[in-house]
Amino acid sequence: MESTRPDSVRLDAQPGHAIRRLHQISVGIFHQETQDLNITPVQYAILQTVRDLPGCDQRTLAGRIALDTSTTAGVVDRLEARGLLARRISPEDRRVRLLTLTHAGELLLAQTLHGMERTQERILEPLDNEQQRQFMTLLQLLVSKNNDLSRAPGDKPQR
Amino acid sequence: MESTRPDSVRLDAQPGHAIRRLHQISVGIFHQETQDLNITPVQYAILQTVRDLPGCDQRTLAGRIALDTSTTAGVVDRLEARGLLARRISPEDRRVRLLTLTHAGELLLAQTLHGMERTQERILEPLDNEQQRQFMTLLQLLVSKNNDLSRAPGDKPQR
DNA sequence: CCGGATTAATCAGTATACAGACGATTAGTA
DNA sequence: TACTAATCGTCTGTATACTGATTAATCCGG
Repeated sequence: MESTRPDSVRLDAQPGHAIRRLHQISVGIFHQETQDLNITPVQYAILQTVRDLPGCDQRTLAGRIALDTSTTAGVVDRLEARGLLARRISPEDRRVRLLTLTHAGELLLAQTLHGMERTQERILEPLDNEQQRQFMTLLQLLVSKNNDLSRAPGDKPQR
Repeated sequence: MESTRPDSVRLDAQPGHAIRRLHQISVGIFHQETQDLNITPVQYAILQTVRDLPGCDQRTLAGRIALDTSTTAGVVDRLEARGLLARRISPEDRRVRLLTLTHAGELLLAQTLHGMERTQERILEPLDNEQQRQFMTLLQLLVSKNNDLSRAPGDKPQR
């Protein structure tokens, strides 16, 4: 009357653990594909989003990529320090910081693009085409339906 | 002759971004389900693994959960400080630290189990049964085939 | 126009997560 | 046995990632 539960829990079989692992893998591939550029996936996401929304404030940016504002501020700090991104105070509301890419930022983003695309291909490479389609459908379903359960939920997708 | 690429890249459609989001969601749910226990998914994974492999050294542990040894040392530090886990020097090899759960550790692990299981259910809840099965199959396939691409690869699964 | 609520950003604190360097120890070899 | 190589753990430094508190600025009701 001691073990009412299995002695061993297979971590691999648990969604949470497998998801953490796939995230590690995805980051690992990204770094392989962009070695010399000294950039991270989140930094890429921020550069890309600021490019899409020039003059965007940090809160909107954070919502787009589903990061809390503290983390966003930190990443933006580093990008600004590297001269990839400009942060200026809004003339209309002095609480707000408006973000735009610098020329160097545009350049780095363009250089990153190929590695980023290769990353996405390589993540899914073990699957055949039909499986890739299935996986992405289910993955996006999980993310969109569970969005509000993450601690830093993202905005509704624009459309 | 300016835009040879689309002006806007849909982050949501990229595997890497969606995976990062699902990881956030999974961690968020875990915290909801284990609020009062003050534990994290990685801490749970370590407690569970040490329970399965009593007297395990840190390197083996790190390999099992696919963490680098630095991070593992940090997490083990915190668990030891909370009295959940004991770390003693191996009499046979003084480089090695042998890990075992304390009684408090066993207790906390048992208390965590239900929330952990609820977490796994809730992550997949948006999918129907067949979709859940499909998703887990594809997810595990991606993790196992891509294992060596992560920066801290895991051991081969025991069997 | 004044005072409280709200909001944008930051700060402090904690916890992963990794690379690279290092010290201690053991193992292997000449 | 002395020397070298390999191994385990730790340490430093950097980058997410979050909570909760705080500061500064704006908004709004009276």
